[in-house]
Amino acid sequence: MEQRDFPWLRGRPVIVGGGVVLACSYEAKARGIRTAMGGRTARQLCPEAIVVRPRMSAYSQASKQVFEVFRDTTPLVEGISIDEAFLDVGGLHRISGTPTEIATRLRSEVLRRVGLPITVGVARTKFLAKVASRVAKPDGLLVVPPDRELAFLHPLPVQMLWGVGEVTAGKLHQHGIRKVEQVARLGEAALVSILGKGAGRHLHALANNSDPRMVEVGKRRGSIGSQRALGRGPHSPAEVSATLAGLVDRVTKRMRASGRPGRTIVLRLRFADFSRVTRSRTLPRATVQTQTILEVARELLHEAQPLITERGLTLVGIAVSNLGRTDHLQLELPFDEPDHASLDAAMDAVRDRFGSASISRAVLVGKDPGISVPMLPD
DNA sequence: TCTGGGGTCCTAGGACCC
DNA sequence: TCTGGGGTCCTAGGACCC
Repeated sequence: MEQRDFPWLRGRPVIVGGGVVLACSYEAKARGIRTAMGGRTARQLCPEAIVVRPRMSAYSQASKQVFEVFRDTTPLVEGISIDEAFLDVGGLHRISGTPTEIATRLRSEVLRRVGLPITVGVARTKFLAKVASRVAKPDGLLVVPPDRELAFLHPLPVQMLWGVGEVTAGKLHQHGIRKVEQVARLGEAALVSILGKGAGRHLHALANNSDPRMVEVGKRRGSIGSQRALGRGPHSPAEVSATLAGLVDRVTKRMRASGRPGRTIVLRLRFADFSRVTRSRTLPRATVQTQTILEVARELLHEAQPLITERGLTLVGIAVSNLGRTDHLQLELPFDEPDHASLDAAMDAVRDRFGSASISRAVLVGKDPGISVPMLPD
């Protein structure tokens, strides 16, 4: 993005972010600079790197444009981050050509319409496509044909697997496992004993090229949060309190803008020794109200006060999860075991009250005696 | 100037329910 | 001897991702 908008940055090592590297150009990567690296280390590695401030709104604007190109290609788009998505093009053969042709067109369209180079991995499963795109970076296209899947996967180092980070890679290395092929040969039980049940089974399946996950359309985010690093202290209670109020304000604004009230408030703290804790509270009802959420946040902060005094606060964050939606009305029903007849009766009661067009459809809410009613904009 | 800001998913224990 | 079997929700922590 920075090199797109500021031509003099092209071909040069560019770092986005100050204290920490949020992102960097491939010229900077070639010098050993990595995302999440401390700013000082990065400058030592490459003193001539150009450091720029992040422009978050420009990035999300570009993200929207790129996703438009994706959705013009197929409606089956699953976004996984600001700059990545899965596209299911399995049914498009007759209309749009082979996956390779579609991928080639996708790259040229994004470049033409948004001005950004993208990398595409093409494969039969989400996992392989993701790994392929990682291998093909930057500005590349890699197709893994169905009969070449294991040949592609097995020689890769374990760190290339989506879901294997520093800790997991370290554990595997301790057992002399460096290649995916070794993981595949290991057997599920052995892998579970090294990594635990969930991670072990998952990785065993992936290493053996088993990934039945579908492309899921219309996923909604599960939490909305905001955090702020404070730098080494000391920080007065008034300063911390003001920061917290600012964070809650930002989060609740976003909640209202997206129509997502939340029930669980999570306070996130980090200390001078870099240890972290969370404190959370779940409310009986979802809310978007700044005041309500701020009060809970202050209570949680108060509960963590001994830790703050002891370790010194360096980061405070707030997140709200258990999100519902404000464009739905949740109604409690006056009976314990809702059936279709009582649901119909409840919907009729709502129509009587709010007009016959007020409900097109209602669904039972979990096992609770309640219904969730989609509301019209007005 | 050592360590940002936004997320997801999983695990595990405890309370509670039938 | 006096302890089944199935489940949900909440809290806290941890690994991982971009």
